Amino acid sequence: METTIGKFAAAGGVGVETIRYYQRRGLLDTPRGSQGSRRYGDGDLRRLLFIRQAQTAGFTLEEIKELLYLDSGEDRARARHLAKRRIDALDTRIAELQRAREALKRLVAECATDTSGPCPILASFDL
Amino acid sequence: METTIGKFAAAGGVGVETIRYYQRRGLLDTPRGSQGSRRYGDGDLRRLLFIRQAQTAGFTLEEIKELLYLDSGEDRARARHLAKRRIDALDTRIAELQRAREALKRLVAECATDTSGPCPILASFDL
DNA sequence: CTTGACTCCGTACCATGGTACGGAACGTAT
DNA sequence: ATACGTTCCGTACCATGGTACGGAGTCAAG
Repeated sequence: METTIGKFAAAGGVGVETIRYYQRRGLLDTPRGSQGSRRYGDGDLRRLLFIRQAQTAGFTLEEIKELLYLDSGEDRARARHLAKRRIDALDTRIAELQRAREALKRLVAECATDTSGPCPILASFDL
Repeated sequence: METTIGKFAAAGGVGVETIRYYQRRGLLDTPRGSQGSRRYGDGDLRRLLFIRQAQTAGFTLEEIKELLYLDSGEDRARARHLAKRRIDALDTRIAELQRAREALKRLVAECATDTSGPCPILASFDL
């Protein structure tokens, strides 16, 4: 099922401009349809969805570009290395977010009564 | 214990330029020492450390500015509202990161053998 | 009392990840 | 075949969160 850039972008949940931006950045290629019109297929969509997933995982567009390259390459060690590094970064980040969450829970609790007066916002974050 | 901007920045783990940036953004005030030289004390440091914590929690500098304002204000409801919204956002984000982490674990596993050939990078993310 | 380090301040620049604009060509239904 | 909606493409602009630069002033030790 081949489609145009507009439908393609919509399918990926992004704007047309974002597709074109990814093409400029070398993350997606610019399909050269036989005569002028470019068409996008399932492979392109998988690629696009992967880009969004990888962004969620915290990879930068540069790193994602490399991952896309590695996907069809031979350098398994490099791929594993990138993945492991990112897992470590994610572990750190998840722990940070969980700590932040605890601090906010404390804040909500300490600030819960409807009694007026300031909430101890800064204090809630003193860990 | 009052100190200069340089030591203050170092104590907060940021650069001098960052302090000045926060001052421009209205997150920190620019202490007017009696004659020229500005000095920073413990209150400033607590504020600075709070800013960094709140950034970790995913608040934007604009939101942090509001939190700092609320800390000494009366609007408990608003403070709770901001905190709860952020907790929800954190829950979502933490879940996303955990999913991403699983995908990366799968990738490392599927790409583990030293046998050459491409890693199924995109496939590992197909959830 | 000079030298070197640090501060102050405005302004400019940077990276990341887009978003917007505007004109020309295309393609599809009427 | 003509009008409307897309597409194509370059270029410009945006938000966020800083980072750098350059000149003038200040402070403290030698």
